Amino acid sequence: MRTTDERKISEFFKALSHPTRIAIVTNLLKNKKCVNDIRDLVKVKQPNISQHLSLLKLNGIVDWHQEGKMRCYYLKNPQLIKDILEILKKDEN
Amino acid sequence: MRTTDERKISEFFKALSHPTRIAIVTNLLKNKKCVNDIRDLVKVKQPNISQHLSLLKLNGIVDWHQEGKMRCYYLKNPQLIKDILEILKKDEN
DNA sequence: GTTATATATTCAGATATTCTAATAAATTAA
DNA sequence: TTAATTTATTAGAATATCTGAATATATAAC
Repeated sequence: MRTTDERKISEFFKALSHPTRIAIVTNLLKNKKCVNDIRDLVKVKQPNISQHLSLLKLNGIVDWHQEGKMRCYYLKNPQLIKDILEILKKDEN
Repeated sequence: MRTTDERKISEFFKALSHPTRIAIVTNLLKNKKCVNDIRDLVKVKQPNISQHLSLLKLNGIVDWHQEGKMRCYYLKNPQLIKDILEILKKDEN
């Protein structure tokens, strides 16, 4: 039996606990991208990319908007992601 | 096939992707604690606490030293944990 | 409408994680 | 050495996650 806070925080970490999702998120740091662009950059098959994207969306990390026939995904809070990754890089793990 | 960086970062997140481990880590933020103290604070059975602690140790998040018959666990880089949790709290999720 | 393109969903098998219960190991005190 | 205390390990069942393959859906262009 744990607090809501502990669960929310651990859910956030779990959402980022897969190398492919880290790759997606770091690619989105620069700018929004559509699914097939992400697929090409991350080099993972499209259905799998979509699966990871939907998990990231479910956890409030990304969102998307339609542009023509493409879905553009973007980080909902890029500064948050940037700050956390920055701290981790500094830690020199 | 992912980069070493992506794997390391996702491993770090995975280590923190469980509510019990978040509870452990936030309790250790204040000061080091022995296993049974953690058990009492986090309210999880001792073997399970030990399992989570060993995972946190494996991932370089905690370490321990012996004090009499007790093992005192502490955060290896408390500032890192503090900073990341601080950022998440600010984000008001 | 049809076609092509872009993306999402579903299913199933493989793998990983989690918890509990039981037990083992290590340390200290007597 | 024995007993008590503290912590770790193991095994097994339940659950969750991950991936690939196949398929479905949505949008735009024609």
